[in-house]
Amino acid sequence: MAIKKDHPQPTKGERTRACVMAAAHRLFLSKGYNGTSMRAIADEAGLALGGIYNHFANKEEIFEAIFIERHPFQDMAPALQAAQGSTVEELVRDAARQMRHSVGRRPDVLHLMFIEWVEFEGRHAVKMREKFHPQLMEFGRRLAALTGQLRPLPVPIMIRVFIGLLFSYYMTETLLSKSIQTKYQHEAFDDFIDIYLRGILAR
Amino acid sequence: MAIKKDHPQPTKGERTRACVMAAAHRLFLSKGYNGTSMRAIADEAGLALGGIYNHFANKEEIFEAIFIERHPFQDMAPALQAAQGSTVEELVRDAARQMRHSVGRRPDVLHLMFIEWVEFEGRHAVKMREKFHPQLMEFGRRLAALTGQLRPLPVPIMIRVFIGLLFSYYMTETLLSKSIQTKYQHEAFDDFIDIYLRGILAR
DNA sequence: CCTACCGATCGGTAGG
DNA sequence: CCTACCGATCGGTAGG
Repeated sequence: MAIKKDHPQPTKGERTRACVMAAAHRLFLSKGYNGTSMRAIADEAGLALGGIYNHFANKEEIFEAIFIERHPFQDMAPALQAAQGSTVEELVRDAARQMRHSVGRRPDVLHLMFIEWVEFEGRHAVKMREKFHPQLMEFGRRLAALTGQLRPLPVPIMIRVFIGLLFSYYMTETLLSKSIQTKYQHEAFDDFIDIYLRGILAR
Repeated sequence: MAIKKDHPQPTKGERTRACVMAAAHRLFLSKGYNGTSMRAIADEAGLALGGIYNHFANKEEIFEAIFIERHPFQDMAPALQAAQGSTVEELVRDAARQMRHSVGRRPDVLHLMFIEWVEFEGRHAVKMREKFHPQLMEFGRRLAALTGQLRPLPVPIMIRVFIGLLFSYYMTETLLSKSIQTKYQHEAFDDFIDIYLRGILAR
């Protein structure tokens, strides 16, 4: 007998809904929200325009569903919880490694957030941040529990810089990968973490 | 006699053009590119729709003009050049201070870049990066010239992390300022620079 | 620089 | 889930 999955045998309606979301996700990433029409989504998903409205009340509802269900934080938070280590260095390195692995190496992880920022003025983004705030603080407590190894900086700041560093890595990665220049294409991620670790560690 | 300015007595046409750009800038920031109509720009600028086309061939040309002339890099690069210091610490601190001062404290500095990223797939952004690449490298050389004080990391990486840190500061600042929480509203910028400095300095 | 207009396309719905 | 349609609005232009 097979292991019970979270989504056992999806109904036809569920499959169509997922198909619409996948199509919209692709289009939003390349054209933005206002640059993507309902007709384009219908074509990409392979059904008629009217068919979409059996699954979503309107266009914004499609975006919201994608934004919430496929937000990078959805993968980042469990990765953060799964991270282990008995020293600050081990814990941070493992967290960085796990988050990068779960989020993937692709530089489009931030794209959804940018779209939301630009075209919805960050309305949903604030909710996401508040939802994941406890998990970030929990990680901060785990860090702080490794006493005597950290510099006397506010823990929230250290978490903020950590998350910001991951963001900035992906942002600059995107910027660089789009230009041709492949010299200096050495592995920068480890250096980012290195600089961060050195920056927060005492001694 | 007054000091000669860069833009002496603008013609009426130049003033109208500037007015259209300012109006479009405001609207793009709040609604994005595809979310802003030419009619909305005309209204905001206080002229008729047709009048815009005396100054810009089409909508995208307005965005391009704004993106290039008002890009945050336009202020950041001179600030970087003006920074001074005889040690790494002094130079980095002064650069950070100057950039922050010239770019302003407002968290919307990144907004234009995000819009370009989302709605033009980063076509212009790559050009901007290439344009400012020499000035970033020049700053890198100045940093590296302060021998013996830096850890043995690739200089381009150190510059990349520095720029990325500024980005991430503004990004997280925006995210935080939109939620109500004002505890921990202490000055985080200096801590960002502190962690960075400690991260790249030897000893 | 404005008025008046163009064809195209938008988000959404009725009815089956 | 599709066909056929709605009114509104889009970017852009002609003509003055």
